[in-house]
Amino acid sequence: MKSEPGECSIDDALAAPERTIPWTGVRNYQARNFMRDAMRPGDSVLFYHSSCAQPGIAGLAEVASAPYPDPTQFERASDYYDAKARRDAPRWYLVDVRACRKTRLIDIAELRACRPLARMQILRRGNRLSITPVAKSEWDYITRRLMEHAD
DNA sequence: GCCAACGTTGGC
DNA sequence: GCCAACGTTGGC
Repeated sequence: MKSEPGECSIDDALAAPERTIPWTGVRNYQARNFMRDAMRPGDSVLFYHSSCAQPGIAGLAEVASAPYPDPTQFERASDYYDAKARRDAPRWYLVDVRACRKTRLIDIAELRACRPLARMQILRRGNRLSITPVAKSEWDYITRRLMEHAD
């Protein structure tokens, strides 16, 4: 899951109550569908810093709630307000995410240099989706790498 | 349903 | 700031 550290970094997430933050603001249907239809409490998450000086994996987290309507879609003052969303027909759903720990930063260049991650969705040319599935083999490789090259 | 125009993302 | 890539919008 991508987050702009200027908005919410892994440190911000760790400092939040219960180390948990609602993943507000997703306004892309594919990304929404992952949260609404595919993610379940307890699922593991790679916390990725994007649109910043050093993009890359910055921490580990987990899904901490079932999906529910993103409250910001109804807030007129919010950047994420959606005039077409209705209380009885929400358009946007989110999950809560609990930060587990900060890791050393595995930057995008390092990720790209890892053969076993060659097919990782986040590394695909032109990828813009803020939420993408991670294969078990990719998760295992990354967490093993974090143990072997300690932070 | 097509598709051009436009807006956004995000690495560099 | 640039620009490729992609999603969305809206006229037809």
